[in-house]
Amino acid sequence: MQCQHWKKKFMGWGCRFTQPRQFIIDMLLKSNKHLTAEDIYIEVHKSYPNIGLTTVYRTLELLEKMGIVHRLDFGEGKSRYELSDGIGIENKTVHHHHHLICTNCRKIINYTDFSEQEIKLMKEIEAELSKKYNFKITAHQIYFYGLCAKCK
Amino acid sequence: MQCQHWKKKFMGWGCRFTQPRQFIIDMLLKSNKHLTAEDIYIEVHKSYPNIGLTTVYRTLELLEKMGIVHRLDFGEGKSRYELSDGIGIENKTVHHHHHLICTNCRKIINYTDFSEQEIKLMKEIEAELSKKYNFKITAHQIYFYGLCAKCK
DNA sequence: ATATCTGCAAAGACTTTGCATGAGA
DNA sequence: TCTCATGCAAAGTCTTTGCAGATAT
Repeated sequence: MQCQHWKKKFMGWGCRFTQPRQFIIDMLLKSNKHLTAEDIYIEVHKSYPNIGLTTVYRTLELLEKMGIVHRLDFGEGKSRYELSDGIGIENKTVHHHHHLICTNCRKIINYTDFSEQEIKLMKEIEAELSKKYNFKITAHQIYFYGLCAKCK
Repeated sequence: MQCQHWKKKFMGWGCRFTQPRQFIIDMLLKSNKHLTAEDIYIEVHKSYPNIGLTTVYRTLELLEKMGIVHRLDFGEGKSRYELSDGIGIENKTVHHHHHLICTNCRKIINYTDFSEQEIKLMKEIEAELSKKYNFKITAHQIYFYGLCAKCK
């Protein structure tokens, strides 16, 4: 991992690139799943047993402000985190996957197959919104709600 | 309000259309905002002081399963609720509004202006997903993340 | 009559805060 | 050295659960 790259990024925010932060970022890079703070805590704990859950929360908060991670919410009562679009190694950054959530049993299906048309339209919407609301859009999430096969 | 309509709906789910439930639904119909459980509790409390917060939570849970409300999550650490698409009085059902969330200051902008093209495409995607995953889609939410004018 | 619903209190789960210690520049 | 970051413990929120009493059909 290019430590220098991260170090610079953190220093640009007046922050230090410490060991706990390094381990947490490594973890996020390795896993491309939606991780909860506790998932990260448990995983990082294996190689860095001194880590505290508090640090994980504080680091994730910082990383979100820095635009490195995104917080997701599936209505489970806890947040999940993933790297932002464009962050990561090569083509391991599998993003723009969206979600089908069953409103009955809360089952979640990830959905990644976006057509060219869909991607094009989302970009158009983003451009339009950026202009209209003077907002710098860095990511988007789409949630579809309904009933899964079992619950129908 | 057409009580009979709701009564039937509840009975179809083996549930009773009780007073607390009636008040909560009334509240949701009157307000077209994203309400938290506590918002609803405080508001209903004015006309039905015996209401308990627990009942609000339980009712919202039930209404969500019945497909009457949708739970939203803006990463505030609490859920917000709104009536599902198609539920409500006349054109008061303002739905399909989506959200721009500032990842720095957490400011939320509601966004309602969907072009014909956007609506059409979302319908197409829904149809495609319904077929592919055998899912009955009843609603969708889009979240755009980025930096607001101030935080840019 | 009887199964469901309600409200209260308590418990549970996730997240944040305070503070003394420790680590990075 | 001096500021920022960490970990622990405690507190804070939101939400869920248990249970006796109340309510709807």
